[in-house]
Amino acid sequence: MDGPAPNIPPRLPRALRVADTLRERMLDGALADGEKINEARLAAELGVSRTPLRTALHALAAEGLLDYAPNRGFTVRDFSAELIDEAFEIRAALEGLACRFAARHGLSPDARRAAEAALAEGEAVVETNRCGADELQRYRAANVAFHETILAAAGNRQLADTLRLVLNRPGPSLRRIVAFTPIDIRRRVDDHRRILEAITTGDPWRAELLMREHVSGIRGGATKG
Amino acid sequence: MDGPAPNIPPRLPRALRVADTLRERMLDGALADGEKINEARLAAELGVSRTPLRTALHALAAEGLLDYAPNRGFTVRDFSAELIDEAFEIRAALEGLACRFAARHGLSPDARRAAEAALAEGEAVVETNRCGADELQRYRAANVAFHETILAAAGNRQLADTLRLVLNRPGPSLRRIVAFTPIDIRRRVDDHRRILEAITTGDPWRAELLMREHVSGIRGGATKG
DNA sequence: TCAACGCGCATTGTACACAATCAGGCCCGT
DNA sequence: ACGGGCCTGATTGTGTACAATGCGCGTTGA
Repeated sequence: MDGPAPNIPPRLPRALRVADTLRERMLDGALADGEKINEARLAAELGVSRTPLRTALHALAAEGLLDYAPNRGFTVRDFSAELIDEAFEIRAALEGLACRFAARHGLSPDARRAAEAALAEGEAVVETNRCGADELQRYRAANVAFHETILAAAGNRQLADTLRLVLNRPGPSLRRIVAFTPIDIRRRVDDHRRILEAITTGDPWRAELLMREHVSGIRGGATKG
Repeated sequence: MDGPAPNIPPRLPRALRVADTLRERMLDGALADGEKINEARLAAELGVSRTPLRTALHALAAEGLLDYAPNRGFTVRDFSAELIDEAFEIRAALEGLACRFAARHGLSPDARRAAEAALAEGEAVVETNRCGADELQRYRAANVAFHETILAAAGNRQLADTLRLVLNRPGPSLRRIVAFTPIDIRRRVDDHRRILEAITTGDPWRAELLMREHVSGIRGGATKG
C-alpha cells in the first residue's frame, strides 16, 4: 500500500504521520473502542499542535474509523467481533469484483509474472510443511503480493480506494484473528492457484466466485464459527 | 422538507457546511475535473478562513472526492464516463450484499411496510403510463426509499458507510445519466418487486443476484451500451 | 427532597500570523 | 546557445491565541 519510504522520502506533513500513528494505535488497541478523544491531551502526547491532529482526526472520521459529533469531538469507533465478520464479507464482495475485472481485462505480462511469483512463493512455503514464524512471514508477504497484484490488474482506482478503506478498518486487528495452520495455508494457496487460473483463462465470473469464496473462507476458517 | 441548513442546525460547524457546499459544487460541475484548488481564493470566496476549509478538503480527500499531494495541495478528482460505469459496478456489488444481508436477517414489520409502500408507489407511477417531471419525481423518491429501506434492513453500518461513499462519488452526476423512459421505469419497478419477494421468502442468494442485476441494469439501460 | 435555573470550567471551532516548501524565471558558467 | 543552480513570489503546513459551545455542579426556590 503506502510504500515504506522511498516513494515519499522528503518529510511528509505531520498530519499524515499523525494519521498513520493513530491508525496503528487503533490496530494494536492502544486506542480502545468507544474511547473519547481529547484533542489537547493527545496532541501533547504526540508532540504536535492541535492543528495537524485535527486534520488527521477529520480525515480518519471521513474514512469511518472515528465517530464525529459536532462540538462534541471524536470517539474511537467500536469494532467488535461480529463487525469484523461483516468487514470480511464486504471485502469478499469487493475483491471478487476486482478479480472479475482482472479476468475481463486480462493480465499484463508483468502482472502475470508477479501473480505467478507470489503463487509460487506461497507453494514453496507449503512445501516446507512447517509453520514457524519465518514461514508465516513469507506466506503473508506472498499473500499480500498476490491480492495486490490482482487488485492492481483490475485497473479500477475507485475499487482499490474503497477496498483499502475497508481493509484499514477493523481495530481489533483483522489479521491477528486469521488462523495459520499448515492446512489453512495449503487451502489458501490452492485457492490462489485456481483463482489465477480462472483469470488467465479469461473466466471472469468464475474468477469472481472463487475469490469471494476464498476471502469468505479466510474468516470462516478462522473464527470459532 | 428536510431543509438544507437553517432547519436542523442552529449552528453547524463551518467545516461541515463547507464540505457540503464543495460536494454540491462538484456534483453540478461548478468545480471542474482536475481543477487545482487554491485555498486562499476558495476560502475568500466562501467567506470563511482557511482553517475550516482545509478541514473540509482533507475530509473530502479521505472520502476519495479530491486528490491530495503533500505540499502541493488538492485537485478535483476526475470522474469521466467510464469511471461512472465502474462506480455502478461497485454499487451493484455492495447493494447486492446489502440485499443478501437483509434477506438473511429478515425484514422487521416496519421495514417490510416501508419497502412495500415504496414498491406500491413505484407501481402507481407506472400505472399512470406517463413520464412527466411529476411522475419522475415520484418515482425517484420511491426508488430511493426502496433502496434505503433495504440498506437499513441489512443492519451493517460499515456497508452503509461504504456504499454512501461510493454513491457520493461521481461528480458529473450519476443520476442525470440514467434513462427514465416509461419502459425503463416499468422494468425497474418489476425488479424491485422480485427483489422484495426474494427477501421476504428468505432467499438471500437470489436476492443478492437480483439486486446486482438490477443496479447493473440501471447503467446498462442508460449508457450507449 | 427534588427539580430547574444559571454559572464556570473544560473542550471544541475559527482566525490569523509565521515557518516551510514548491514552482518558475533569471543569471551565470561552460 | 544550452544546462544548472540560485533567488523570488506564491502556496501550503503549523503553531498559537481567542471565540463559541457544551457539560457538570452548585444554588435556589417550592
